Amino acid sequence: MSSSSDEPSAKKPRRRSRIREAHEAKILHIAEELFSRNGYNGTAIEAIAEHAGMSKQNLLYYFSSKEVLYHRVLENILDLWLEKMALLDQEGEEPAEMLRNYIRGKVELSRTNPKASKVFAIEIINGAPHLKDYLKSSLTPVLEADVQLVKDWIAEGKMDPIDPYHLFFLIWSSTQTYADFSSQVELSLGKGELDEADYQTATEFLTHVILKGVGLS
Amino acid sequence: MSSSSDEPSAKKPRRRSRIREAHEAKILHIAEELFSRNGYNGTAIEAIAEHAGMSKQNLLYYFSSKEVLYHRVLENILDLWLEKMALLDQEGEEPAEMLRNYIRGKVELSRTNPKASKVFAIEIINGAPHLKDYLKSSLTPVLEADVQLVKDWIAEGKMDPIDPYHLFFLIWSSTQTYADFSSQVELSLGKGELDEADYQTATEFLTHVILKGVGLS
DNA sequence: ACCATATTTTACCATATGGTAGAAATTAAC
DNA sequence: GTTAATTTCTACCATATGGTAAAATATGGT
Repeated sequence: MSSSSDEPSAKKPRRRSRIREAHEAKILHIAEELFSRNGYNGTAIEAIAEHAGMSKQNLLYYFSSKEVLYHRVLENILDLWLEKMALLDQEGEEPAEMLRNYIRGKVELSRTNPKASKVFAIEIINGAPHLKDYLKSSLTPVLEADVQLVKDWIAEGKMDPIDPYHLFFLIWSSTQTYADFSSQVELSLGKGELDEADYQTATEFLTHVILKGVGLS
Repeated sequence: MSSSSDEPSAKKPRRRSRIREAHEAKILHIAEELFSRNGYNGTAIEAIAEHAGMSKQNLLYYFSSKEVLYHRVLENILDLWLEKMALLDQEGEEPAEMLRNYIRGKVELSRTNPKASKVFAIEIINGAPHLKDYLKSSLTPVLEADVQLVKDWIAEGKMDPIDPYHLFFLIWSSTQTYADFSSQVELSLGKGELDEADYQTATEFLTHVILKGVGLS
């Protein structure tokens, strides 16, 4: 509609800088990796900076403190998480199909973002000290909507009268275990690393057991 | 039968000391608590010592290093874990009943030892750097026996032909979530802390869904 | 080329922390 | 009570780490 300039009043400080964008992205990526391996306290910002190819002081130029950086990492993760969470919102299909997609999405998330999942998990285990407020305000409404949907299904006699909350706890934990506890899973299976077939097997197993378990198959 | 002395050949260095026993126990207990809240790197041995009512140097007299102390905490936890693991060994009852007891035992463990479970979880998430060898040698054989038992049940047509390994991953993750991710569960349920009724509900829910899901009910 | 701004480097600092050495004090067997 | 061992305390230390201050350098628009 208007001209290509979005800020007509900008006179001088109108720089966003590709270099900043790139560096911040790189730092966030490395930070996710290191935080997932060593936790918050076990990760030195100097180590993050080194892996990102810059000095610690330079990193601190982009993220004013370790806390701020960690926060950003957590927020990115939670947003990813909440995206998949909204799957139940899209009504229209059959309950079985929706739950199947939900489970598939969660396993997929574990496969594609294992590091993020681990950072998130450690944060939750430690009582979510940095995340509690954000979690409460963002998770709760989505969960409540999902729970209500399941309750409706139950009321309509479409599935067994199970506790919806615990159903979600079950799905979350069983799907995330392939990211968070991958070392234990790998050790149990006698594998070095899980491959696509393993995730496929996991998805099929979980959908079979959970859907049948709640009377949806 | 014999005299009250168990070591007739002991001449001088025959002290075990109740005080050492008591102090070590106290230290281990506090350490479990703090490690579960702040992780390995986030926990200062000085903090552990303070909570145990002694100086850091005194703690170091009982445990020669932080690593050693952490190791001991982990071993205690893993032993607890493996105990409940052997439930499947006691054959004789019906498959359904055995699995039911197994699940009940795991939930019970989450309820009675949430801190231990958390320390264990963080260690696993971080790739089990301190525990891998011990885990491999102690978990694997028990798990293999359990897996074989399930395979037998499947071969006998007693249950659905599911993947036994993933069944155990499912049970481990879904039961431990009530310890490890308790803060998330509490937040989701809108509760300050889980009570007995919650664990009861969880147990009933999990046994219902999992047993039915694998064709055992 | 010039200049304002963005980026990077150099130089420090205060604090926390795991660990060591050895003296002092306590304990318990004899 | 003496004695040998156990337990605790005093004094340190080396290192790691998050963070600050400010100078130096690069960048991009005009």
